[in-house]
This record gives sequence, C-alpha cells and structure tokens, in this order.
Amino acid sequence: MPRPGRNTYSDQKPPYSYISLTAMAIQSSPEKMLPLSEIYKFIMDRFPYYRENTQRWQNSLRHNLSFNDCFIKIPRRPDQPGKGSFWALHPSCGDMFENGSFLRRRKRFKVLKSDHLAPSKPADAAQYLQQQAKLRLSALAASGTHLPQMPAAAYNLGGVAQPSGFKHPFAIENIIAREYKMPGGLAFSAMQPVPAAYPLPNQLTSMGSSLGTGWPHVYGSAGMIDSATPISMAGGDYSAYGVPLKPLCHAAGQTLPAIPVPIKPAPAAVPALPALPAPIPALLSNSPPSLSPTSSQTATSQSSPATPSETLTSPAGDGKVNWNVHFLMT
DNA sequence: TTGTGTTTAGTCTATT
DNA sequence: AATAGACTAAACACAA
Repeated sequence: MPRPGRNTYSDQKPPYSYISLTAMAIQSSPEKMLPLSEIYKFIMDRFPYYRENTQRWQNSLRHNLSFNDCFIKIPRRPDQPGKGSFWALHPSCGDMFENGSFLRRRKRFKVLKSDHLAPSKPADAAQYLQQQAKLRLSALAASGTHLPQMPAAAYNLGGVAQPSGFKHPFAIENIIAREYKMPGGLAFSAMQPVPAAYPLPNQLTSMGSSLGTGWPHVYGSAGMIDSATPISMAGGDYSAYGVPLKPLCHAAGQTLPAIPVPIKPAPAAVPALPALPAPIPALLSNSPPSLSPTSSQTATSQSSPATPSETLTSPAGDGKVNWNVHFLMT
C-alpha cells in the first residue's frame, strides 16, 4: 500500500466515531463538560478532516449527543450565559469502550429505569450523584486510594471504568494526555507531535520509530493541550490520574463547577456504585428532601422493557429510598 | 436568524 | 442472513 504524503494523509478521517470524538472533547475539558460549540472546536482543532463539511458531521454529532444515553445535558448556570447546554459523559459510561479504547465501543450505552422508582426530577438524580461522589471521595481520602481518570469513575469506584487500572493506548487519557507511558516502558511526551499518543494497534511495538513520522489525523503537537484542555498531570489541582480534584472535592461549595446536573434523567448512574460503602449519614446531612423514589419518568424511546438490575438504598431524606435502576449494554 | 437539540429514516459496514 | 453500530440526511421545535 502506498503511503500517502503527510499532508494528504492528515486529512483522512480519523478512526474514531463521533461518540469517541465527543467523549474525547468532554474528557479534555477541566470540568468534564463542554458546550456544543466547544466540542466542535475541539474536534476541528485536533482533526483537520473535520474542518470541512462541518454541516454534515456537526449534524451527526448533535444526533449522537441526543441519541446516545452516554451523553448527558447539563444546564448552564445563570452566570454562564450562552446558547445551548453543556454536555458531559454519563457517569457510568466509562465502560463503553473496550479496554478504555476510544477506537471501538463495547456496546451501546443505554439507560433504563423502572417507571415508579426513578427520581421524580433530574435534579434529584444529580443531587444523589453529588452525594455519592462526596461519599466516594471521602472514602478515598480515608483509604488513600487513587482516583481514576474519568470523573465518571469518581462516582463509580465499583470498577466499571477501568477495573484493572490498565489504560489502553487509545483511551482518551492517553490520547489527550501530555505524556503516556506505554506498559512496556516507552514514554511519550507531549512535546513530541501528538501522533505519539495516537497509535495504531500494530504500531504499539514500534512506537518509538513512529514518533518522527507522526500520526497524521491529529494536529496540534504540544499546542493540542491548550488553555481549553488543561489536562496537565502536573497541575496541583489534578490527582495522579488527572482528575481535577479541586472541583470534585469542593463540589459542595458554591464557587466551583458543579458536578454535572443532568437535564436528562440519569438515574442509571446510581447502579454504577455497587461497591459504595455504607452511606455515611454525617455526610448526607444536607441531603435534599426532594430525593424521591416516585416518578413516572419514562425511559427513552430506545428503551427496552425494564429489567431491574439493582436496587440501591439512598440515605437521603427521612428514610430509605429504594432506587431500582437499570442499565443495559445492548 | 442562527445555533442548538430531538427525532425519524435510510444506508453502509462489521459482527454474530 | 440477521443484527447492531455508525453514519448521514432531513425535518422540526425551541431559545438566544
């Protein structure tokens, strides 16, 4: 196969799906959520292919955002005027891609829930998520456990995201991170062209030699990590896994970016917390009384008949609240 | 008006 | 062959 020149090759379509690209963009943002326009910008900045035919792929991308349950919509705060909402990854979608690779999805992520046990309002689920996040962070702080990369996994220490800790070379953290260390010991610096973090599977063993030629779909080199993507692993606000600890740890504060408050009901985030230790009542003293198990929220049009997979007990309010939630990897 | 978000429908490709 | 996932197109509604 003749290898095209770099200039033409760089305009080839990247091997990522729109879901992957969107996930990358969202993951690259410090607050793990982006408005649509910023997602566009991220993709166009990194992938020259998408600087053309913008109407086509942006329509597809919007379709994916709406269609896939792995993306949740987060309303703008009053002090964040602008068009459209922010988009974030569903807290439980970290398992979507095989080995964390954004090249290939495992199964379609789908949220299901029973009608009568779901939270009555999206905000309820969001608040519940915040509580769980706080619990987990507290538990982590106590145990000294490392946080996983994805904020979703901050809610989800049950191990869904990357139970083994292995980070696939195509995982977003490796694609966008300044530096990725191959399991074999090879290290790729962000000072090298970005393609270093964009290997083909069969290039993994010869990555060192590929640094010079570069992987052409992506632009940016060190500039890829710009002000919009402060993924710095050295920053004081980030854990060893790149998780912006400050926002999460201060989630209860007013001055920090809120933990995503989904517009779409996202109770399925709840079942992703099976390993959650018993709730600590003291941490939930500010639990919203609105947390309610009663709802007639309907599942999405993609939903299948409800198949209860887990029942969780919420410590919120004046008593136990059983949330039957369902997830489906169809 | 434009950007955003939702939904439906069709095609193509890879997998089972 | 059947199925699922991905992609594309289009229509429509809504809000800034």
